[in-house]
Amino acid sequence: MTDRAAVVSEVLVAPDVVFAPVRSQTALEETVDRLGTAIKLGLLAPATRLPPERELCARLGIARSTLRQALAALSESGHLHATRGRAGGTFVADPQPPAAPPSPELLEVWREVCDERLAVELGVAVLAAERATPAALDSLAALVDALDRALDDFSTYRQADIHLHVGLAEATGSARLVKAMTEMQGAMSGLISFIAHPHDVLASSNAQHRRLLAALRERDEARAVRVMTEHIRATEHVLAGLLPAG
Amino acid sequence: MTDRAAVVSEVLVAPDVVFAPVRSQTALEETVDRLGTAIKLGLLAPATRLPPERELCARLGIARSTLRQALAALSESGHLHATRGRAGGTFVADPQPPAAPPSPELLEVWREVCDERLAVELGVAVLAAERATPAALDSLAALVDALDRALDDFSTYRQADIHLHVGLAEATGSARLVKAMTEMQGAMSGLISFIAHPHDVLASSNAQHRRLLAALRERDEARAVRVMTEHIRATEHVLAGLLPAG
DNA sequence: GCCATAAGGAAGGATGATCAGACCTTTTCC
DNA sequence: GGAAAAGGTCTGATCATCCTTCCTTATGGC
Repeated sequence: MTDRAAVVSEVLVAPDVVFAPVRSQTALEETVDRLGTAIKLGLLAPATRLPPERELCARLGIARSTLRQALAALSESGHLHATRGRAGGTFVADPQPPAAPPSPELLEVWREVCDERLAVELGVAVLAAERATPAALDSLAALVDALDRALDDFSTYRQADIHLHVGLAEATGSARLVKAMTEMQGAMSGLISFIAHPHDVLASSNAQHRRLLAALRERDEARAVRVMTEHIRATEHVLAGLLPAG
Repeated sequence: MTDRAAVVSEVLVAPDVVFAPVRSQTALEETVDRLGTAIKLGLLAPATRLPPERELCARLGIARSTLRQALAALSESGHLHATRGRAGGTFVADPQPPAAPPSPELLEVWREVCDERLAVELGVAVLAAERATPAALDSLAALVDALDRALDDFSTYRQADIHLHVGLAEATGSARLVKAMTEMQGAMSGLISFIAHPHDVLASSNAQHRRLLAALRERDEARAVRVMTEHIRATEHVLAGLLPAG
């Protein structure tokens, strides 16, 4: 009993985590974040029409006035625009405004974001190897082909890459993992969009995608994990070379 | 361009995730959750004295009145008790009140919680294989020894098991993974505490711990992943056998 | 034995986020 | 030309949270 406590206390910094500041996001902040991330990741494609405000606020479980504040913020930043009248609506801006450079806070924690990414993607890899349907794998393979055709157009590539990774998460059937994946990609894309990605880098990255899908098709978890680890680490190394040391 | 959009839409259910209800937890809820989970997981051991309210509210970044509401709730439920006067304070109750049975909501999503667990633990396994210091591994090994001595006392075993897994997360040096691990363990323990765990099951579980540490010591990521996957799946199978089908 | 001190306990008003709802304005379709 | 469907506006109520001040209780030092 006593020795256990002694042993434990050598390792534990847990109280720091337990007593760390409580970060309660307001509904407004969370909404701006959700919609903004989805738009920036291309999950809501340019020119997409959002549901009418009265419907959307019901879906999000917030008051219309709160939703409108969020929409106003995203219109202000040029990510959305609204038109009035019967055939009006709120649309994802096309083209999108240029991405903002990574914030100092993000640069502070980018290594931890990469760690988190490794976790999410590995979990997805293992579960997709176990559960992905052949149909889902076919769709994802088609996406990999599309990626190959976009090796010279980084913004198209990046968008499809996000779809591929989110698609993998969806193939696991776990909504929580999809959510984790989108949030994590949202955090990452602030970094990834800002570094040079020559043709060769993208080509080798997509070759890893292909190997990953092959492993998934054979339901080979171990290989899927290996390929995914390689894939994530490659990105990490590229980032490490180009960002201020963390 | 167009074909990409077509391919993507076959796979994507993302809008469901994007437009899912925003759960804005209030500061009070989040505080009760944080402290309650830490207590139930034994990260704050029985009879531990919390920091004085005036200090704690500063650390948590909330008003004292809000903190007091949280403490009141946890006192109400028997997890804390407070004494007044100069040598007084707020203490973790000893003994703790009996755990509540798993909620229907938890039973609804327990499989997804297990999926999330797999992700967190795999990420931790890989990163710990890469980064864990020998000293940290020694401490964790001592914990495994302690676990062996607790094979017949489930509540002690469970507590040390949690410490082991959180300790692994800490060994990665990633605060976000520690947070993810504790939150996930919090969600899981509502399930785990409520199923029978005979000596043999615990023994084989702890043997996996031992093999995991061996792999980490050799910095063998692949083996760490394999052992961890096995370990998580074993728990999952035990749960699957004893919980209503999900 | 007294009293400063350190702790929990309690009450007030100020503020801002959020909500619910009614209403206005613009455009389109029949 | 009018109903319908969308965004745009306003108002008042409510609630969570904060800040500040004060009260009560026990302890430890002189």
